[in-house]
Amino acid sequence: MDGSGANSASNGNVARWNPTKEQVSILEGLYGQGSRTPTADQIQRIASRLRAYEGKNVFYWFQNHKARQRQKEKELQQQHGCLGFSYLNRRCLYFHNSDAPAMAPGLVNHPAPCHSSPKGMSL
Amino acid sequence: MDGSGANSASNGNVARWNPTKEQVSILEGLYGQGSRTPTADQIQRIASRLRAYEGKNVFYWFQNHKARQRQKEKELQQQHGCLGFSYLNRRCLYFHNSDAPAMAPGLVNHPAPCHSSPKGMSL
DNA sequence: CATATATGAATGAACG
DNA sequence: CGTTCATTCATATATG
Repeated sequence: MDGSGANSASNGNVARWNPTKEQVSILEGLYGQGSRTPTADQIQRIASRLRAYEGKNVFYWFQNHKARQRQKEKELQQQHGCLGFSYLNRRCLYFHNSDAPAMAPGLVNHPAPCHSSPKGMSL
Repeated sequence: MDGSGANSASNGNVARWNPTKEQVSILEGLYGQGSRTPTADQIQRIASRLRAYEGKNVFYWFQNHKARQRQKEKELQQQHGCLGFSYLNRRCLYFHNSDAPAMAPGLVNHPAPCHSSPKGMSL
């Protein structure tokens, strides 16, 4: 592969950005320094520093990196012995009813359509 | 994954709706015809026409599609080089701290009266 | 060349 | 409604 960081599709397919080792190092460095969800401004700076095509690439990098970091953490964690229900901050999830009790104790059920209709009809 | 259009988790995981090409075509057609934020009534019709699980799926589709269309617009508008494309706050960013990891608050003053989406579909 | 893994990209779902 | 999260898809890359 080339070290240009440019993307080229040998095919006629969509080209993926292919960051060089050095670029990844920079990105990881910034991530380690606390940049988890850089602002548009920051992304633009980083992108030009990397000479990446669009800030979009940098944005995706951070999104994926963050997501996968959490993912691996989660997998490592596996379980606590005390039912990981701590994620209850998923609020009702249902589209609240005009006068629904809300907060179904039943937890995050499936998108059980407890929705009352937005305009007066049941979806 | 199945291409049935229905969602099934081969696992015990949460299933995502996986619209078929045809369904997407219908949705895009409607979007192109001007449906940007369909009413509950329209969503219901569309949903049954697609045989989607719930109108919720259709609702989300339009929300996402609209949002991402605007994002692309913004991205194209700024291209790389002018700042901001971003899925991030395009809010003022009054202080451009060279290293502010946290997202610019930009006045997140929300009394949070719990106005969630699909309830008052009249967005 | 086949399989496994790493990762850019896309998108359904949901939050604030 | 914009943003953020989670899951998935597709391809590049590593390994044998």
